Amino acid sequence: MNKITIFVRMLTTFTEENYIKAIFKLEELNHKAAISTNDIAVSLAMKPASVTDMIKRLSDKKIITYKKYHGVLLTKKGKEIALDIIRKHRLWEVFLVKKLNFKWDEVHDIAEQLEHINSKELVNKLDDFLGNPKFDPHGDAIPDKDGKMRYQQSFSLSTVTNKQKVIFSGVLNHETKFLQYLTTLELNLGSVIEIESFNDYDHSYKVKINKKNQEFISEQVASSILVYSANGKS
Amino acid sequence: MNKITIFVRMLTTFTEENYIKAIFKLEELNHKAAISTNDIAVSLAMKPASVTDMIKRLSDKKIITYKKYHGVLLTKKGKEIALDIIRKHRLWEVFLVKKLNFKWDEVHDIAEQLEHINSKELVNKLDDFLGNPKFDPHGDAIPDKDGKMRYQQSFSLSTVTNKQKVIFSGVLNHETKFLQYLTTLELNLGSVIEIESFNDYDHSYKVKINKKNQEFISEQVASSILVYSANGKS
DNA sequence: ACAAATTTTTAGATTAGTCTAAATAAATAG
DNA sequence: CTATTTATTTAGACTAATCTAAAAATTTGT
Repeated sequence: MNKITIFVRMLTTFTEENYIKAIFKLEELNHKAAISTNDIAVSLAMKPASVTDMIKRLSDKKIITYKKYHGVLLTKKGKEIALDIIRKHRLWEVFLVKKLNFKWDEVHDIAEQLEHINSKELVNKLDDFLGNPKFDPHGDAIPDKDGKMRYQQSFSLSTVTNKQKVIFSGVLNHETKFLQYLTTLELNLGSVIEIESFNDYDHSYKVKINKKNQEFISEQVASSILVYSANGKS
Repeated sequence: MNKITIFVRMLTTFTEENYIKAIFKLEELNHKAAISTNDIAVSLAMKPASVTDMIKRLSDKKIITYKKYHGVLLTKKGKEIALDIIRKHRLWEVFLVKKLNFKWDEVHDIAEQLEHINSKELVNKLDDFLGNPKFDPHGDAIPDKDGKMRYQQSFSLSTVTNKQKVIFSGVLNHETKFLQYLTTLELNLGSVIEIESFNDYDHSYKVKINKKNQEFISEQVASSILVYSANGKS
């Protein structure tokens, strides 16, 4: 009797996917430049030696290009995998907030697990169930099936120094504490921030939020708040 | 400077959970008797030597009791873990079928992944979101937060030999092919099966399903169909 | 009740993913 | 431009989870 072996190649392990996502995020910050072993190690709380090991494996699988001592970059295939993971992460976050009533500061760790669930049909049906959202609860764009993301026409609040109305559209810091702080300011995606004065000395703001409450926003906080102009054509 | 080490003990790995679930299911069939290494190996498509290794580890963790050469049994702790995994599996199946419109024969593999997602709040919120269902799409009872399951007052169709009406309430075989076959018979949970005749020779049935279509059901199929009496008090 | 068959365990090996310590390459600062 | 510092890689070791082959224990059939 013949023995038939079927090779079901698990494209990427849970661990590999975490590396791929980390590299993708570093590339987003690091515009064009190759990503160093150390940066990856820091971002994943891992030792550089372990990272070297893993990037060799990812390089063998054609997920990154790697030149010894000169860092790595994702290949086309690597970027596709990264965008797929990010798509899943952000769709699950929408599910958790919109359907299960989690708060926006509670969903990251759970989505971090859910993003590794492997099923094309599941992701696409989830996407439809949620009404094909374009942004997640933190204002981050959700890639579509083909990895395309809607371009966000937004900028950091800290770049605005004149009196004007802006719309809160996202954050650059996803830490629980920061998100909770914004919640105490009654800042939600879409909230109107009216800049009443800008303090030239410490770069802080006096603002009115949602036409109601007057608040103080420090430069540190402003730098992590993304907004777009309230008059302009979005 | 003092170094503080926090022990975040991952209670059970993905792999351990699969063993625990397999042992639980074997115990359900095997009423009381200890589960053999070989049975576990067969059920997980693993070699007995690997199973021996793992049951030593599970025994060290007080998840099973193990006596060399005499099989294993889940401890209280082990049963709790198993029921928690089964709760998650069945709730996710309800989600997939009721909310995402998957068919009942398509959900097993996806739920097999989702059952390992670790978050008490997630499971409980999902449970509420689904309206605290008591049965999954295959008629299996869903354990509640405390591991309690509603007792199903059902029996195999193959134990019925007289003309009577019964209600289809579950399956003993969860294979895709079998579920798809039932679908072609237009058999859904709650369907009325009216036994018109029982063939004493091959133990097959002539039945009317949902008062509409007349069908033939073999002994083999009947043995995997669970029903309850249509007259009796549920 | 004992020999043969079956089941289970042990021993030793492998792979993925991690670590520490040592070696090597690259970057930097006089 | 060379010495020092920093970053990276290599070497060797460990754990979890698996395997095969061999040894040991249990069960079974007459």
